[in-house]
Amino acid sequence: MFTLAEENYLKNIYHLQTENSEGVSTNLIAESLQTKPSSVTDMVKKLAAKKVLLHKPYKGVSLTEKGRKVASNIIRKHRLWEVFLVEKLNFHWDEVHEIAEQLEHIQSDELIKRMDAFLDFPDFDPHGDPIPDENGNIKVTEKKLLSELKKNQRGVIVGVKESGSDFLQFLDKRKINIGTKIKVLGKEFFDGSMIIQVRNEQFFISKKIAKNLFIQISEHV
Amino acid sequence: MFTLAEENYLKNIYHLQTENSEGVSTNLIAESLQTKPSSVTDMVKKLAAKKVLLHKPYKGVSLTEKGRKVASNIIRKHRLWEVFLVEKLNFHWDEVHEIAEQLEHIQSDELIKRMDAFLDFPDFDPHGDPIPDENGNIKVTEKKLLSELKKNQRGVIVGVKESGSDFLQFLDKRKINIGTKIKVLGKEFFDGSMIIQVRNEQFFISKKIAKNLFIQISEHV
DNA sequence: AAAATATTTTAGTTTAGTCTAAAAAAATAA
DNA sequence: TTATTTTTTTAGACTAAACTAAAATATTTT
Repeated sequence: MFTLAEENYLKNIYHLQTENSEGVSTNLIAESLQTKPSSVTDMVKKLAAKKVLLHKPYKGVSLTEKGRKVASNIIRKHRLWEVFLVEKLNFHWDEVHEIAEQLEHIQSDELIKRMDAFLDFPDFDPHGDPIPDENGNIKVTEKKLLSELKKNQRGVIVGVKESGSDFLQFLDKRKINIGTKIKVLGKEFFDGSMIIQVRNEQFFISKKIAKNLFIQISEHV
Repeated sequence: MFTLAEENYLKNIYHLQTENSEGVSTNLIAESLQTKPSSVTDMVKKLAAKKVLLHKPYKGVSLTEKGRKVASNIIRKHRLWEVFLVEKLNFHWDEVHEIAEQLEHIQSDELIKRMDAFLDFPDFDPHGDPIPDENGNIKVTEKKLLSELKKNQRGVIVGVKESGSDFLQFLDKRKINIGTKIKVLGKEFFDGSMIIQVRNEQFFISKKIAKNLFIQISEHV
């Protein structure tokens, strides 16, 4: 149905679309896929012909309903595989992306159905990102960036914004994971840094880190 | 390192080599890969340049040590994935080939190492075929075709020769699996058919079927 | 050993996906 | 509104992997 390259374009455009709201530009796609704008133009033509996206020249592209379905299914597979790698094969959450990047292209609806059941129908991947269902729907959670929390607010870490390897290792060194409970003990105005409580330890968190952690706020303060 | 097409060539040549002993001809490869001899010529040149096989023009090809390693590793991955699909995801043994055909190309030594451990280091796949180790070595078993057995000999089914879907389903309908114990009750000379005992049932087995089942003979007759 | 047949290779195309360099179109600045 | 800059597209070329048709080389048969 779709080639490897086509699938990667669709997946990337899907991500760019949720991040950028407006039409996704040729240059943006090129940057995201580490390729050249001229290559993007060609592929966009092909995908438009396949009715998975609309292309308003010089105005950017947007996925059609069909395109969204295809893209979300690839993301579904990617995230289910990540759960498998971490939960069943004991991979570290910062090691799974590259492998899932390959596994997401395996074509077998039955495989994914069974994998989903095998993993007990997870809603989120190891980084806290939602796993779309067969129709592309995702469970939305009320989540804020740690940087938006005020002093004395409590919450649970539910995700990371950018799951780069060094960032994940930084968290790991401090035994901070998805599900870890935190409390904001203090916040500095001039640099946005924070002191947070994790279990019975206190950590200094820079603004950059605080902007990369998603928190579900606990109401009982 | 190797493209998808290259991997498929190497895997097929490996299989053809074990089946045919002498050098593998261009036409044979073409037939096995469902392609044209001229395409094979091109690819063989490429693979010879990569030092994974030797090509004596008009005399056929043979894998080098390096080529054998690469090929056996793909087969290793294919068979480990088949075990996973059957043992963990409860696929039927006649449903797994196509999916494993895709999964065998996933590149990650660590993934295979962990999968091997997760599956408890299996030596054989669901069809009874041996799983090569990291160095390409396989556990050989003393096995004969059912058709070679004599009256009153007993044994255990350890493999199937051709694992076509209809054949596997034929076995399944009679609850005949790898590990099933059998005894030859009678053998007809004129058509090679047999009557075999399986548990407390008796089955009529045609010559064609008997030539497709590998048996490990039990010494205690 | 020559003729016939089978096998393999060469030569030239095709498609998917990429690239560079240049042209065209749009957006922004003067 | 004209000029400059940015963005996008076109044109032409490249590689991998396949194909068809024809040529070359082996093998077999007579």
